[in-house]
Amino acid sequence: MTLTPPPQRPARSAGRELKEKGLFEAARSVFAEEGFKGATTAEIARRAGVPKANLHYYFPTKEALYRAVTEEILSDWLAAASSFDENDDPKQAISTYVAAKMDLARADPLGSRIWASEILRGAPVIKDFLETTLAEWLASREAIMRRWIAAGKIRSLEPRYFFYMIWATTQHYADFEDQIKALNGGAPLSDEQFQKAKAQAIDTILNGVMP
Amino acid sequence: MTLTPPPQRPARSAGRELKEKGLFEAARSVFAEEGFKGATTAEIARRAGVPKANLHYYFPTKEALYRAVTEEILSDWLAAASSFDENDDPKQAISTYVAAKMDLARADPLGSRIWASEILRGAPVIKDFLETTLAEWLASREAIMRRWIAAGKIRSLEPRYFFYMIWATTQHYADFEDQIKALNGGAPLSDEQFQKAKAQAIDTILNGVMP
DNA sequence: GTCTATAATCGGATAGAC
DNA sequence: GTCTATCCGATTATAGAC
Repeated sequence: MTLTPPPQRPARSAGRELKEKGLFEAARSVFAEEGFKGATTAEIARRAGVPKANLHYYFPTKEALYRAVTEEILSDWLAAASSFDENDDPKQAISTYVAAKMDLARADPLGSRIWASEILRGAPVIKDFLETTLAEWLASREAIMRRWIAAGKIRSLEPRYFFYMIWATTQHYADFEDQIKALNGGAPLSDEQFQKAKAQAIDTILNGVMP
Repeated sequence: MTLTPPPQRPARSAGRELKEKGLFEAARSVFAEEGFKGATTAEIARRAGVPKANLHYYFPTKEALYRAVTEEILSDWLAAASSFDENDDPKQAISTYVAAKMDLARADPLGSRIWASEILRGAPVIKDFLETTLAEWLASREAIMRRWIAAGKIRSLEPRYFFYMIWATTQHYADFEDQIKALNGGAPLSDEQFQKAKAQAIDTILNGVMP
């Protein structure tokens, strides 16, 4: 009598993983474009190439699917946020963090857009995260920045508005990608253009706060 | 035989103006929260305090109402954009423009959110504006900034990424207002807090680009 | 596990009485 | 001009055959 399931028949088959992943990715793209309310399960199923009823087998409701998508986004955000920790030199810490946020916007624009759309509708699903985890993250980083200000390492400023500028600037490249595209002759930023934008974001922000 | 309608019976009565305005404002709030597709005419009519069918009397379709809302937003954007014209001193021009954009975000957060939501869904309605009017505005301001760079008045940079930073930072205070609220103990920024944020945005951006 | 068929509800728009 | 009643397509979710 063993508590572990027989290995020849895993609880979650490879096929199930695959279908879930397909629905998950399709859901990300539809939620990013249309928001939670505007997204339809029919469109998600269509993009995933499965019948509509199949979706409800893997995810009981549209909201359950949305919550699954959301949780991954918050997790990715925290991973990028941790880059503000690794050292105590402001120039290094800020450069690394802005770079990480730019890279995340480039690597996962859909995640950034779903976040934006969730905030626009009043953040019903992630409000708790904002008020607890994010607020704590911000408070601790504000403390670090206040020490830098006291030590004369950076200009005197209100740390939270500084972080808002970083979030806004970096996420803009994901959230407003279609606008940027329209202003770039219809083409998305090339890798070269993006690297230039990233370097300039780091430079301008650093120059903005270094004494 | 006159071509002008009799003045005692204006083509658009005061009552009509009033109802249209109510529906228009209600539509702004619903479109800002839910996006075009997520918004429902029933909810718009409910907030305006009129029966649903009444909405269709004043605006033939949901899309017509959305387009009316959108046009006003583009017009307001252009008004704020004109503040980059009034002089040739970079410090003054940039300060004035950032201040104007911050004030617009504070005065009309719904407009900013509707714009953001429109971009998120691929900008079907304002794409033409982005590719023509906005692209021309950007090109002409890039030319001004390149002259400043050549004259050594500001640091060397790619002007368009600089404007993206300004747009992102200022619009963030409207588009992410609910996130900012969650990080501010649940309360929106007070006027004092907002003035501080505005001053800091101007300072950091100026320091970021002045040589 | 999968899919067709369908229930139940919602949403945009209209008809037509007032 | 205004509003009740309603049409009809779309949408979420489920039932039940396979």
